[in-house]
Amino acid sequence: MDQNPPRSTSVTVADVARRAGVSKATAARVLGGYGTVSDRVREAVTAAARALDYRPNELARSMTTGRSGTIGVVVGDIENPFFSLAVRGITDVARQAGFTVILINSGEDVTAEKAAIRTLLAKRVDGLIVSPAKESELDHLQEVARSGRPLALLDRGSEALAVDTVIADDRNAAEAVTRRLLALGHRRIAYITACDTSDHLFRTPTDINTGSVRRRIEGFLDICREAGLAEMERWVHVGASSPEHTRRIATDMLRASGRPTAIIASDSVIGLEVFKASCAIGLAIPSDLSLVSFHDADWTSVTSPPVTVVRQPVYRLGERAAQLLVERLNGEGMEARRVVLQTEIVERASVAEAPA
Amino acid sequence: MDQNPPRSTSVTVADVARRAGVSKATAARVLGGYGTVSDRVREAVTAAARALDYRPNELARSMTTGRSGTIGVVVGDIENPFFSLAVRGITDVARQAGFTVILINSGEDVTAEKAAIRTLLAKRVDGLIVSPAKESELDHLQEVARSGRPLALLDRGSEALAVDTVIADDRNAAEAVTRRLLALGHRRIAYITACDTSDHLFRTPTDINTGSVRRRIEGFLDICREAGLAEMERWVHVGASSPEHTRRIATDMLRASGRPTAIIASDSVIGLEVFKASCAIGLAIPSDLSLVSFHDADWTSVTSPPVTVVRQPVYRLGERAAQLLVERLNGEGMEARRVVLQTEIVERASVAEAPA
DNA sequence: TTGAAAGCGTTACCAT
DNA sequence: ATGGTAACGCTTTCAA
Repeated sequence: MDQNPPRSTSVTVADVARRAGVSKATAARVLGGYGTVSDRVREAVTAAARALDYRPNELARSMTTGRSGTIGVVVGDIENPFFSLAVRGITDVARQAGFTVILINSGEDVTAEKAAIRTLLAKRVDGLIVSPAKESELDHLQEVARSGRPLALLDRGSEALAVDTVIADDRNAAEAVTRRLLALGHRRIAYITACDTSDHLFRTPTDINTGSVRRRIEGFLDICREAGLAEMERWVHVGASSPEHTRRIATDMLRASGRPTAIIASDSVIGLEVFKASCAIGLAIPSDLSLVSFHDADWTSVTSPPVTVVRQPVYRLGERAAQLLVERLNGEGMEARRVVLQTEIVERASVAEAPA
Repeated sequence: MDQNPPRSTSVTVADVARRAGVSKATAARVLGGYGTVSDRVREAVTAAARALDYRPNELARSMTTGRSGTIGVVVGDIENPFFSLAVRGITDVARQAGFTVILINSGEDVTAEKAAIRTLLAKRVDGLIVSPAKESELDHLQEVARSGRPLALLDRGSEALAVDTVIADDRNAAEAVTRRLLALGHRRIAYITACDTSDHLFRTPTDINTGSVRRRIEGFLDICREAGLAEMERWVHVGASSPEHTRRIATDMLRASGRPTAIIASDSVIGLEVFKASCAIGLAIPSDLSLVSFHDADWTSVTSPPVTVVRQPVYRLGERAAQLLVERLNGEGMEARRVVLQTEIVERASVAEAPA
């Protein structure tokens, strides 16, 4: 009763068919689960397949069907808790819908993003979810549209692009945060983002190509303007693209004589560094410095003091994007949908009145 | 000079060949970058390809070459910072080596893991990196081996499986931590892990199927035994598989009369919940309770007090696993390698002498 | 250097 | 219900 050792070259429908004594087409029908076959034949084929340890070749299947059962996902950095949570949302929905996910990090670099999309398209993914690094460059995104494959944008949209988009209500969140800070008497309020400009200086929101962040900064500046504060542009700091950069920026800023009395961090990674920097310098939160961070990262509730955050429905952001994509993959062509998920300010203890 | 709108059906080498006035084979040679062609022909084909906006079909290419340029990755939960960091290490190496990554979450569930591997194999990934949920069940892993595709194990190995493996020095880390705690007079030391058993009770390390965790618990118990502490088994708690479960376990434990004076958390997610629970109960760290957590998550340095952790080279874990895999993908068959990365205890302020 | 034709493993269409 | 055969888009002999 010795089994033949499985051959190195994989067994195909033809092999199974031969062993079962039926035609390739028939074997394919039962193996692929389509068409109609008699019970007797079905059993024979199934048995043969098991005996031979048959493994379907999805590649070949995709070749003929035109569907790969795969969706491509391009995010800035999977290491960032924001994206890893969003990706979890995506993969959960994808798996349930029978799709598998190819993940590529862009490192927030447009060139890498383009390459990623090219790769994904070449691999014939059925659809893509992208969190575009820059809104300004979207040739490659239009390329996707032209390829006929559905695309969904995550966290960052573009008015110019008629594709399904899921973003958070960033502008409102920033406005609310700014109002709150203003009401507490803060006038020197800094905004720190990982986005960068060519000369690492901020002048106007149009310098910021990352949609979600631009909207926040616009909200921040608008509310300041409404309150009669001019030239708040000089309080927005760009280029906090790594913990080291952030530390440097925060430290310099907090050591300056006219240091801010409040800081808004554009994501939790930045928020964490600001927190550290202020501790290191010996500034007390919130008496010396108020801190608000975007993204309700798990640690924010456990510091002393716990930090006030803008809670974004990150998992649902990914989940929703995947849902839109899957619907479009299954269903008919409909209008591009733009869903905006609500944010919420979680007041904790890192915000207080501005020091006198 | 009007361009024809790109056709919905994709353009193939045949189309390009026709337009360039050469044979399919020749066009394929320049498009695929193999064989030899005259400069004149090369230009013609390139021009035609550009004009037609030709996109290679990687699927078809894979069909004939047998290589998909893809590696499959199966991890417990991408949302866990441990895995998201490891995955970053993997994707970085993979991309640089020209591979793209298909990511699947197993949710630490063996059934899901099996399905994932089946899917990956069907998609003809060139190799796999798996962080096996259980060491006890490895039929599906051997299946991979039999399929002829290289496999690398991440963070969790199996003596029984002769495949490339990258793990951290978990046992030593646990031993060192335990010794330290013992030296400080702790006798009631709890270990909390997400791993679970059928009856949610711990009896012996063999109950624990996750290799890395089992090794830690073995180290913990051994050192305790050496110190003359018997039956420390009752201090290891399993089933902290979600923040809610962890909170429940930690709270119950800390409210009991004979509560532990020290807790070892098996990962940073658990560590965080324990930290929260002890705060909520009003226990002071480290005077009432010492806390050590595995994984040097970013937040651990910023709490009050900052928490002592076992620093694992998580990024390098992923990086190394990917390197081993890629080497095997390119090179010849060599012996299975087992690399063990050193850990390091980062002493902060969450550990102190046991309360009297 | 170039071309013709044979695969790769499926599915899909058309007979039977 | 089943079988024969042509796609799918590419690479790879093998000749010329």
